[in-house]
Amino acid sequence: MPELPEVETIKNVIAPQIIGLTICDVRVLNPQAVAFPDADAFASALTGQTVASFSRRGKFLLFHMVDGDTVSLHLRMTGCLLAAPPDMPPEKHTHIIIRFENASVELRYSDPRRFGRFYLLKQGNGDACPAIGRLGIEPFDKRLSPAYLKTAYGKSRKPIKECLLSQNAVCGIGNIYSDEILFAARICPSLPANRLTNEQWRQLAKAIPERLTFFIQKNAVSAEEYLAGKGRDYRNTPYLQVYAHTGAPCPRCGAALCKTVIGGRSSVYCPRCQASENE
DNA sequence: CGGCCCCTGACG
DNA sequence: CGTCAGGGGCCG
Repeated sequence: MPELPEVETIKNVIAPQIIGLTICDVRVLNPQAVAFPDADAFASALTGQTVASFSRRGKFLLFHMVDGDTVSLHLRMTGCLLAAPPDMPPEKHTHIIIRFENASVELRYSDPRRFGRFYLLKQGNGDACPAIGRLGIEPFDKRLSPAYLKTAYGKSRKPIKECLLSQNAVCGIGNIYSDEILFAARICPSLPANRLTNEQWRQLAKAIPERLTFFIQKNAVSAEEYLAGKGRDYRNTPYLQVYAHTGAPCPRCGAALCKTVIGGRSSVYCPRCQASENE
């Protein structure tokens, strides 16, 4: 489900409800949901720990414990984290329930496709989740510049969209927002990265933080709304300009939006505004 | 690198 | 019934 703006939304909703609480029970209903260590060790290591803070790194949501341990969660396609009253019926496909002392809510992780994973990173052992170590800079990092992007991607013949989806230079961008970013920057998603002009690198460096910031703001919901939507309906789709709008008129020029497949992912773009000048 | 895998559910 | 879905890892 979530890309960076959604993970940010989830963090913002969950954090104020959970910070300061002490875990009294961790129920792992599906051991597959815990990548490291095994489910039993995960549960026993967390029991008794107090949640200090939350953060986000790329599409990972991080729970920081007072003792220095960190729980890392990647929701992949359909993962869902919900702070729910214990008497509310659990979601179908609930894999993990975390209960807290004297709390009005419990944390539930549900995930129909079971792609999402929890990791427990003991103090000083970040290697348990190597994917985090491979992440590039955050999209809001001051180092993100046209020159940074050109250096990172500019020698590749891969379509620029594939570069944006790889998490190794800039992290957090997924299939929806890569299309939105490339539309804003007026760059054809299939354009090989080594053929972008300096002006296009400049547009891209501008569009990445601008679009993600925009969608974080548009996706913001209250805890009540988030709970009512079962932790799933939190993307404000009316603000998407191209994704899921195949065939609709381009919001900028009116041409019919096209759909194609790039790197195995469906991709929507405007054939006029995002024309590949090299074809 | 491309292709396949992990999974369930929605939709045509 | 087949196809597709917001993600990423792994294999040859």
